[in-house]
Amino acid sequence: MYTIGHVARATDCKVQTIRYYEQIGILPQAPRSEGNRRLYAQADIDRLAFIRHARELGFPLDSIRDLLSLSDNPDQPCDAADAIACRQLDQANRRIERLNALKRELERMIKQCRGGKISDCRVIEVLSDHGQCLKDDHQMAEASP
Amino acid sequence: MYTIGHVARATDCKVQTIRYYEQIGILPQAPRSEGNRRLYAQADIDRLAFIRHARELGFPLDSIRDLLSLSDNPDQPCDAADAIACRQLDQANRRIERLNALKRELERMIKQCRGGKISDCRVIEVLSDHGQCLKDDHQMAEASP
DNA sequence: GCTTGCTTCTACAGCTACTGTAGATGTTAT
DNA sequence: ATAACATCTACAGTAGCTGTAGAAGCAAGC
Ligand SMILES: [Zn+2]
Ligand SMILES: [Zn+2]
Ligand SMILES: [Zn+2]
Ligand SMILES: [Zn+2]
Repeated sequence: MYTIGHVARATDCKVQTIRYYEQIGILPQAPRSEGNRRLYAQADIDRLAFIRHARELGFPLDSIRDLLSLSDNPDQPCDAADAIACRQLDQANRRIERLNALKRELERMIKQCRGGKISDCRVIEVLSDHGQCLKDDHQMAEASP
Repeated sequence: MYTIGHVARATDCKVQTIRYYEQIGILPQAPRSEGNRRLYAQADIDRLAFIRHARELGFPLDSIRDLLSLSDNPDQPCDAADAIACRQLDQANRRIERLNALKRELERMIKQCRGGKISDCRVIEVLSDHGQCLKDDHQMAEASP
């Protein structure tokens, strides 16, 4: 059995984050030692590594919760898991699209600015007026991870 | 003078968001009517449009605060504004890089999965083991907007 | 004058996924 | 025994809003 600190080092995850995952029910309630410390087995480390890896790939905790409950039933068909991954890929693609649009606008405004006074600054000017942006670029909507 | 609802419609911004911006000091305290309603002038609408547009381009409110105080001093040199925009562009580029790495991994795991049972699912398998990812891809770090 | 319905007011809770902190214990090493 | 460190609980804070409750203002129709 391992201490929470050991698990944290093994998975490169903060101690508080482990407790948080337990609190929201994505990790099971760890059994306690005599002195009330949480005790972990290798399976818990594996589960946490899974969570952290999925987080690195941008999966939200809700999706990870679903993926974990799927992987707890290894005989089920894997369509649901694949669908979650596809959803994640879609999101990544949408975010990349949006970020590329933002990047284009930012590059444009920076390139056009010849330096000088704020009153002549293209950056300030374009930010004041979306009409000066490329058409159909950056029409808002979420972005994130 | 305009009501908060009018300003909200004019800038496609929720009423609460306007009050929030006032609260954090990025919009000035609006003068009030006899009945305690906030009253806005055209300059406030312009300032809010600037804020919303900068938000759409991914600038955090702290940067926007700086940009606004720069644009209030039109005779200053514009280096500082350009630097903020460059910083924003850098961030966008880093996020795009990272998202492309995630996208590659997601595509790989989805493509490799031939369907079937969870126990054979490549998605679950790869999520369980970062060793099966491409080297030097998705080495964590922040992402967001 | 009165009711209906809309807007606005304040104040606060909630969202995501953690992270940091305080103050109290438990454990280990010297 | 004492110091140093790990862990415990509980709560606040991060970014940028968004939603809600309950009270009050305001305009139109009757
Ligand atoms: Zn400039
Ligand atoms: Zn624009
Ligand atoms: Zn599969
Ligand atoms: Zn990986």
